[in-house]
Amino acid sequence: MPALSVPASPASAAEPCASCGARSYSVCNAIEGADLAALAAAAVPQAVLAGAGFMDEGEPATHFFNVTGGTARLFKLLPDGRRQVIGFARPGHFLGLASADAYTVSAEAVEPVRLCRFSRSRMRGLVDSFPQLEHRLLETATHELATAQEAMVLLGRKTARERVASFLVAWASGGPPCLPPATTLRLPMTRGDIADYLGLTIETVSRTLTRFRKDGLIALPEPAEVRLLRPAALQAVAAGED
Amino acid sequence: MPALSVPASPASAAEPCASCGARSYSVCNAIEGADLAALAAAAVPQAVLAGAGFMDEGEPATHFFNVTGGTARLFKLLPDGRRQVIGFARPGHFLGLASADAYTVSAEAVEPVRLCRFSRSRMRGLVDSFPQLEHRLLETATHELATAQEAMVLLGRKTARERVASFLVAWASGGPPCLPPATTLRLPMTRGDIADYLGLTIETVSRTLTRFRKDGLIALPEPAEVRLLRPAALQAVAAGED
DNA sequence: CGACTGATTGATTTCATTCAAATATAGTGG
DNA sequence: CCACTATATTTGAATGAAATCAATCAGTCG
Repeated sequence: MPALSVPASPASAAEPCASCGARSYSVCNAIEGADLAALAAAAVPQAVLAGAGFMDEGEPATHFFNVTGGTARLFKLLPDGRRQVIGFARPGHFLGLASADAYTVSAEAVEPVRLCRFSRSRMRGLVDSFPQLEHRLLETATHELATAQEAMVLLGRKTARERVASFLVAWASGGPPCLPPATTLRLPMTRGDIADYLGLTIETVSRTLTRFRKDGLIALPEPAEVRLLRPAALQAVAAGED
Repeated sequence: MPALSVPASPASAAEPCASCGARSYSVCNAIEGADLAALAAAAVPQAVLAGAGFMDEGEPATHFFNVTGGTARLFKLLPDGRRQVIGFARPGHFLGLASADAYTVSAEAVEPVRLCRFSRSRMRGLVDSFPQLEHRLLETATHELATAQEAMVLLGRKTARERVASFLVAWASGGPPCLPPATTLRLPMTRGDIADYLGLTIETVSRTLTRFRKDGLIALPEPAEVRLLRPAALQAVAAGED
């Protein structure tokens, strides 16, 4: 039995997954009860240091990942170094769905990240044993697709103001699902990450946040903390109304 | 038996699908041989006039569609009418994967379109009977996701020149798969459609094409026809090199 | 043949970028 | 604890790439 880097529990083999806080809103919720042991047997817990990468665009897609703690950035690079951040992955986010056999995006930890790693072959075994898992994967891919299409609207047609507002609103609602949007947000990523996500520059992101603060839409007690003072107004800006 | 709007053939019930030119590179290729009859029974052929819409963002997702002829544009609108074209669907393209129960994009025929329509319930039946179909759907969704992520790089980080070059190169390679990219392209969509796909204006698209023509990269015998004179150079511009 | 639509070309403007500098904020070792 | 360094953020001024405004040209269709 391989030594895992998580504290071994005296309970059953299903324990790591059964007690996983991220499971309820991840693809792992396709598997329940006694079958959790099979899931736990395939999952390899892994810690990623802040700033470290764990998935490389273009490399053979050997593993799937499920984020269980922290925040990661997904991104693609152009040959000259220009970067587009595709999204931010928080607990519950499933990574590694790949078109061909190579990853289509890279991933790095924005802050210390905990994740569960599944080898492709192990995953194939799980999918064979639990067909509902493939259904969940399809749901996940479809949801990601809808998110990417929304991002296309943002990048192609929204103003800087609308983009930053959209980001704040989405980040507020993007925590554990089916919960009311938060009004106090922690932004673990840098202004540069946000800029590369919104197709803007660091300076424009900073200026736009300052403007929102002066307009009374948000408070910025510190750079990494945002309080939404008028969420509805921000939502309206995000949607491109008025 | 319902009267179909396609000429009835004296052959088997599988005939409509068996002889479908788009099947080999669509999700329908998950079903073969004798089982094609089941596929054909679920597929309702439909003709869409140029300019007509057949899928509405936000409306209940009652059907899936498979394009068998012509070209459609997929798009999303902002409240004030700004439009982002998400992509163009050609024969073989599968449409209607929806996150919740509502379509996430709208679709209109750019030129007369032929498609096969599947009700959600019929599709569910097919997926139950042919599990490999769900696998194909996952492949399709994953491929679409990779395409959308590539589009995010284009919209967020590429210059107008790089965007137009990317579009031409992608359109050239985007026909039937596993075929060499075409060098003579027909562009059935308007400059406005291209602009809304690339996050630019009509004028910028037009100017950029003119510039490519003057630089000897393309020929434009007529507005809707492009000949790629130096595909490799165009590819380099698209990738953002030099 | 006008009227309409789509595409191209030109002149001007603008929003976001780039260039530049100041101001936090955190970390490190003396 | 306090310099000292390194990094992130904010703010300001100047520039520029694409948008907007405007006009012309080309093809289509009652």
